[in-house]
Amino acid sequence: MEMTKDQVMDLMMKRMKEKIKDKKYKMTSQRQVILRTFVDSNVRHMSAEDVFERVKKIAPDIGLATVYRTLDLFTEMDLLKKLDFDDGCSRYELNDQNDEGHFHHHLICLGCGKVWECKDDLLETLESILQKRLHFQTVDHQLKVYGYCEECQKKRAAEAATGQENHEQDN
Amino acid sequence: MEMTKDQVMDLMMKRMKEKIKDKKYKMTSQRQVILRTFVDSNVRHMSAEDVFERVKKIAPDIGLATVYRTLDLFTEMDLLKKLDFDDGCSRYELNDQNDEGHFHHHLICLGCGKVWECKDDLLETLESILQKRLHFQTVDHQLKVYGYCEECQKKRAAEAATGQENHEQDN
DNA sequence: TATCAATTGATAGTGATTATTCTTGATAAT
DNA sequence: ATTATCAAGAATAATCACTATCAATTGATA
Repeated sequence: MEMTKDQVMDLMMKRMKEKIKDKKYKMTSQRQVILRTFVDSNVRHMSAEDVFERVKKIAPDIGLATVYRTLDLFTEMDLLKKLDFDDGCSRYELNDQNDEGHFHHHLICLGCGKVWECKDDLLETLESILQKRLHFQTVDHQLKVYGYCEECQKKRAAEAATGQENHEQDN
Repeated sequence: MEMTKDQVMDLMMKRMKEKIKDKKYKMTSQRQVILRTFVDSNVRHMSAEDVFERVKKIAPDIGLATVYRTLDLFTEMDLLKKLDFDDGCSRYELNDQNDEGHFHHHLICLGCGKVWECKDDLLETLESILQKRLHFQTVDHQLKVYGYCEECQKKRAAEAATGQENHEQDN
């Protein structure tokens, strides 16, 4: 880790304040608590409900609607990225962009549901192709790769003989 | 077009029959009508509601739940692919795989909502990298590229001076 | 400190999808 | 031919993530 959480928090707060100055937004305690939740959390991808649960411990009076609204706002502000791992709800991750965030993809294991990240700049090439050939101006992209992690590959190989089940989740 | 719709239908029906033989599924009129709807449609990406509307014209007694069930079943059978363009509902496309389907991506215009497809095999490279470096066994992937189509780029340039709005949809 | 728009919490509503229940229809066994 | 079996269907209630509404509150500026 090259930055402490406090340093990340300071940075994100600064970015929030910039955005707030631009628009007519306000800096509220709820917004700070929600932002801090992302910075402090060791779980990278959180659903609105996940965030709600965590935030309630610090600010018990917060409403779920506020969480949804704030997550939307933060996404619009580029403080968060909204993701979809096909599990029925949106998830959000801190967009602590050194602009490498633009090029990290998600590997979703069909066996255990775990999500990995991988960095890669292959798609930079694709974007320039799209621009040249189709005149499509790329703003962002999202790549999901579905497959099996090493562990689940082994399990599946074993199950081929017997016949078991296994399901987890850790987004 | 290298195949007529009837030829595609024959092919898809054959594939459905194979799958049905494997499992204990039945070949029903509803399922045939729904499959034909995809083959005949000129709209590639349809929601459950879209399909329901179309199918009702041919089989007015069909239930919405049946449509959902059938779309799920067809997805499991690899006759359809389930997609998500972030517009609040799942969409499905005919998986008439010459296995090129595996490598076609979706360009989603943030201006008008239209969706384009583009073929490309760049990600084949990525998949082999994932296998080697992370031992992740890829089954499928989905790439969504967000940006602006040529037309919307022009509109946005024009709006920069004035101040208008514009929204469509054509998935 | 007064003002006022932005924000919030509570809650009702929405809309896509799923579960449930009972019925139907096709095939198999009698 | 008749009945048993069981997947599939229709109808509809239920679910669940998310959004809209609105009165009350708060933060930023004068």
